[in-house]
Amino acid sequence: MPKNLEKNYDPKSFEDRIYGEWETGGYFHAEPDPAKKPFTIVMPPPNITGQLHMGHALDETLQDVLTRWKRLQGYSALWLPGTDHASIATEVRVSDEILKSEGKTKDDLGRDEFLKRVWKWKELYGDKITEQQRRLGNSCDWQRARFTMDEGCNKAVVAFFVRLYEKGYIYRGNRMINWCPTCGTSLSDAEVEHEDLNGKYWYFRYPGADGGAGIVVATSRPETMFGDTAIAVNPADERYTHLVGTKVVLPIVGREIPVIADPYPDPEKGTGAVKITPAHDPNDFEVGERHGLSRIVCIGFDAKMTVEAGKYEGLDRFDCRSAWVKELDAGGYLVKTEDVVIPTGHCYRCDSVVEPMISDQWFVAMEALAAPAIEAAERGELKHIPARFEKTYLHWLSEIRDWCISRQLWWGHRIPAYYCDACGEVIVSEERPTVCPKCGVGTDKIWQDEDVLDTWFSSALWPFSTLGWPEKTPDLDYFYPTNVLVTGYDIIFFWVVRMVFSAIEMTGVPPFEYVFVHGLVRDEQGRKMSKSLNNGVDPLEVIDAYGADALRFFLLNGSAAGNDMRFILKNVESTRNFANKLWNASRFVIMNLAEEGEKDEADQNRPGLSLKSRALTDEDKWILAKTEQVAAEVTENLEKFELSVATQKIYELIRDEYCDWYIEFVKARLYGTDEEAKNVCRTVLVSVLSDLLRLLHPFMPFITEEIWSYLGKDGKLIEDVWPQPAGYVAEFAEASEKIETVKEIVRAVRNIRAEANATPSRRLPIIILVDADKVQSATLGEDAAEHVKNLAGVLAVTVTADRREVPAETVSAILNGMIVYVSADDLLDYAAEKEKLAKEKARLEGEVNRLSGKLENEGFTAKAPEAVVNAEREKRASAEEGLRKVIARIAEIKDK
RNA sequence: GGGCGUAUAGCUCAGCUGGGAGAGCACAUGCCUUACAAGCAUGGGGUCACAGGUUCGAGCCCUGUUACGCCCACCA
Repeated sequence: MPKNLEKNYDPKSFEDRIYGEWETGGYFHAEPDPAKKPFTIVMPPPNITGQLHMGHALDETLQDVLTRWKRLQGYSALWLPGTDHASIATEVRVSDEILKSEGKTKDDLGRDEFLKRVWKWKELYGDKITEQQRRLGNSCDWQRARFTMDEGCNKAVVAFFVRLYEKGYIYRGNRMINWCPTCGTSLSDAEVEHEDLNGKYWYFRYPGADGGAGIVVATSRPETMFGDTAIAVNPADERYTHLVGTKVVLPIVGREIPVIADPYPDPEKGTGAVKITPAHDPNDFEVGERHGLSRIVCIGFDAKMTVEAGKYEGLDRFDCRSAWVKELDAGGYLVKTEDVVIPTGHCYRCDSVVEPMISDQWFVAMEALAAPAIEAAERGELKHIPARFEKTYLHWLSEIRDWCISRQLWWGHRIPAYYCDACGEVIVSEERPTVCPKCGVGTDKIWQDEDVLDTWFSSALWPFSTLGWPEKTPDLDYFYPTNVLVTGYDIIFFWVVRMVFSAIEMTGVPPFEYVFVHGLVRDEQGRKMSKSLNNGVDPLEVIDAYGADALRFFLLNGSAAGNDMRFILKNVESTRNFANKLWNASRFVIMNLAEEGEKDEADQNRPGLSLKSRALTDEDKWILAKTEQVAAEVTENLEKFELSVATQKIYELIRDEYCDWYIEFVKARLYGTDEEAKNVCRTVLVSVLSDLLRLLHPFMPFITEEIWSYLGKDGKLIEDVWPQPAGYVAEFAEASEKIETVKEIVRAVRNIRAEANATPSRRLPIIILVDADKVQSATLGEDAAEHVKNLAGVLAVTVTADRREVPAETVSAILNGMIVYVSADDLLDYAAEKEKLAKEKARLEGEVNRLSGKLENEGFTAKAPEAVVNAEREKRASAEEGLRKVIARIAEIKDK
């Protein structure tokens, strides 16, 4: 007897061990191989500050499925992992820790020392998440793991920056940007989250400088009044025509500001007059530009009021707001207030209210870069799965504004721009200049820009910087462009869009062909998992409890592509139970293998080998055909990214067909004495199991590999082959038909037993009558009946061939073309049967009527495809036949 | 102000190019049947949100409505 699996499925006992074998065996490593086709996925790099959460688990499971599947199909499959330096998040995190442990701020430490600390922190904790990823079973190529701030990525970032600068796509400007006062840096538009907050409009009167009534304006941010430099009205707004060109007085402050005419104010909104604060509002900024207004900064970068706010200097912006409103009200300037919902920008990292500010920043001009990224999607070179996300992508690109890429932080790629103190020249170059190209002074007068780049500026290069760009490496040549990018819909803007235009600009092609988008994993109530709600579920705890395979299978099975899903622990338990089922079925198979040596012979399903020459029974043929059929469907589903459909089909094949039917069918033969029959049986059992493991492996890699190791195979499953068709479906069609019929009869018999409350020990005599005209062929029906006879032991029935042998037979099931009689008069509940028959009669009558109506409808018979019409005819015929038998049976038991 | 998603069994969700709806869990009944009680068998349970339309035929396509949710957006 060969060594068998442990009695209990215990994923903990082998998952880590198997992962170690894969990793040390180099199975995840991919190299350019001219004999193979490449398949490449780059992993969205998790932040070094991050912990593995359910979102990663879903995202990475999807990638692992695709990678493992393609690897089995014989591709040189590369899944390239890495981590992201996460500029803001990491800087904040490390600053906090230093402050807590040493009481020092990063300014206390200075730039160089602070960066040293961050690198140290990164070495200590930055790889924690990659350890967690291993628990999931990720088959990514760790040897190629990259970091968005490693030397290669830095080279790519600098090269990218310089090239864009040289083409005029990167510029430095003094413009309105989003400022996070807490993080102390500018943000891009994408990094600002809008949230509707309850706020107010305050209506204030700005009296005329000439003593007139002046103008009433509404504002939701009264603290910006200190920066007002004009009141704007629409030139077409007749209410204010007479005031244009006059001056009004800024209440209390006393500064006189002009009333100007500008198309910006909408006469329908507010009072139609708008206070203009060029330094603190993007629209006002533009109005200010048009009219040459000065920019008075009244809120500082620390969110405190400046000297311009007079006595409020140094006060927080919101504290100032309430005090200032009070003062204005007391002065009689407040006309009215109105409750209103104000969409307010928040920092995506710290949730502070973002302040629009003018400052010197670096920008990427987006218009020219966006156009080819739009075209790539429109031409179908870049495909979104599901397709609806293309709309999101296109919409965002078509409305895109210039990208602010400089950050007032230290942790990140420092901007490769240098300034000459002597002449003011700005030098952008890959290398630090030793002399100023303009005035020739030396390095001591040349200094590098203090700012770093947006994290997403380096992420944007990920698909090619990780493969060696800007060098022309063999890796880049072979693995690029990549095939699929898997990500959540929440980072399409941050990342996907930027990768696409960056790649097209630098490499001439989109970085991937498919964007496979998934949704969020929510909690059981459908809420977003979040730290503040503390409702996050730790994937590692789930893996500890149920195994990585169960978690993966749950995540895959959970929902359709692109939709959010809920994490339901009970359902993970179900998928664990499925794994347990497979485990035990495999244990059964191994247990029945005669000798160690037999196993190799049983591995028959390599391409080019076939079991057709063996003495296969109908059920053997049936399961072989079934497996081949499902394998073909699953392959198709995977090609269309229908992972949850594929998962479902494999589940049903293993659980329903293989375990519930095939193994049961086979027991009689296995426990019999015909050695040759047993051998065939074992061969098929192992052969089909092998294919099931191959099919399931991408989804449940650990358990399949573990079972595989007991089947005496050469090599590991991870590098085996994907099932190939052997022609069973076509050749074994009739056998398959027979077995499906047998299944129906068996179900009918079980039904009878259950309904009759027959105890297991009670053997029921049954007869199966085959109506040769009604089944596809008489042999089919008779063979099926014969099969049932073979199963008599299992079913606890005695099948008799001739109805005369059964004394008081009672009909119990009517199948298509077949009728099953059971003789167990004493057990049958005639009242229940009558009720059931009445129901059945009504159902069949309805069925016949419906189908007749349909078939008498000339529209249907003329327009519907012939196959459909014929199928409906057959259905009606069998319904009529069934109805006849039901009626006969009702008559038979009328008096009982 | 734009755009999108979802509504199917008590619950969580599948349902591919239109041909009378499925799974898991839950529920009911009976079973420790030598792979599995993390199991087996059987069963009950759905006006596919609503109203129209297209079609021989609609859960699926079109129009509208309702409810919930999401994304984008520089309305004083």
